Amino acid sequence: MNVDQQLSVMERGMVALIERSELREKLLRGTPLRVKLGVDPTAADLHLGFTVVLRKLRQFQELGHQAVLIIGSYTAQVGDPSGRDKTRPQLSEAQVLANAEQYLSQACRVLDRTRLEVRYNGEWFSRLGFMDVIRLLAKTTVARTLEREDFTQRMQAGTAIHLHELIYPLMQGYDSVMINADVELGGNDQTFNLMVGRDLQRDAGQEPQICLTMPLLEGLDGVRKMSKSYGNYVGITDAPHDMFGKIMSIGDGLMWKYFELLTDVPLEQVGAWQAGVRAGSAHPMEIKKTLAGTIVAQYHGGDAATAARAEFERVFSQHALPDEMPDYTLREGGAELDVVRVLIEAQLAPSTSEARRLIQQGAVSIDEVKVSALRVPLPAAASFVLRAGKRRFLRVTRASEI
RNA sequence: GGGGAGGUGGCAGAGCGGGCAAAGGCACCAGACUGUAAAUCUGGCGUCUACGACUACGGAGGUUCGAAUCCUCCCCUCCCCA
Repeated sequence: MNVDQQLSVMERGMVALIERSELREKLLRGTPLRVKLGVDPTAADLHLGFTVVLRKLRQFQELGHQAVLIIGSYTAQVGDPSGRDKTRPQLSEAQVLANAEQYLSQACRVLDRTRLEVRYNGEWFSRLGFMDVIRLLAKTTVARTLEREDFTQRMQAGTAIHLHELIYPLMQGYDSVMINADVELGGNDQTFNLMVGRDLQRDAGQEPQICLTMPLLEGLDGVRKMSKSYGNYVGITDAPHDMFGKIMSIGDGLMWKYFELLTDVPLEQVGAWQAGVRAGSAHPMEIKKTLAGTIVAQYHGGDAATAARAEFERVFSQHALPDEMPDYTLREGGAELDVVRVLIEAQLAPSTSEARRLIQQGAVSIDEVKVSALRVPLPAAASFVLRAGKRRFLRVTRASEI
């Protein structure tokens, strides 16, 4: 691919590229670029929001560049303040290392592991002495550190900002120096941190890195960014039908962005669909199914995607039962079925109170017949389907019948 | 170091001696409606061996028949001054 074609791949979905002209120059040299992405393994499970930037890194790999994934074994213990309205909890090194392993294996569902350089930043941070840290701190000023929006907001809101949070950007920038990055990728909220890398590299006599930022993906609620703590995420290890269903639950307006950031569907095609929906000639739900199917196929393969789609149509469009559901074996017999107990043991309800509520609200049914009491006569069938709400199903079998 | 204001349910935030498992809101769950969703309406929303009991309003003590509410100490946060 020539330089302009490469640039157009790189620019898909991005928010900002600093500086485009510098990137062009680097590309013209023809040598592979060192493209850095830093991640803090604060949690072990990845979600689609994070794949936005991972996918971008993958694109660089496919263009022949060297991807460098920095595992923030030290920075995770500090906690990135970017976009936060309060201090992050500090993780222990053991937690971080445990998370890192799982994180890496999940990230490699997107990245090409064989062409990936993985570095833990403890490699260099563990060797710094206190004086080295002081020298690093001397490279910036209080005013510059505090000018960021997230800190400003916290100052105004009167929430605490701890000193260690202030040095986070310097640490991230230092990573760039250590690996001699040509390009660093990050979420839009990372802009400040990425820019610090440029300064530190310049100071160290290196060519400043190019900063390429990607949008933060809105979660299923369509409002807040996708995040585990908001519960509006799609995990990349989610089961195919879950993944499909979750994606189907996003608002129609959001799906275009999902197409752009989470799939390789050509933007011309996406634009055509969008126009079709606006004109009334295309059905938004059909297109959303395509989106969901495409994403599921990336993580689980085409067959699983087809099955997930069929399942979705069965359960939601035709209100039928799903193909597969968890099994539960009824231990004791007797004339009555303790519905509450079963709901809890099968984790269809988190507490006795919740189970009772579900029953009282008419959300629970046995073989599609509403359950109206906490205990009901045991169905005659050897196996029956217990349902709680729209999407929680359970196949109950009697132990004696097995 | 001095002075002031605070810490309440997932979040934001009322309450300031009994009627408080704690208003109203957001989020969430369920039902209705629908193309999934959204929107809207209705109900729910600590736990349990369930018309009663237990746990809970930063932590530990105390006053009181009774404390989220009063007192003491401790921890934490914010603001002003130095």
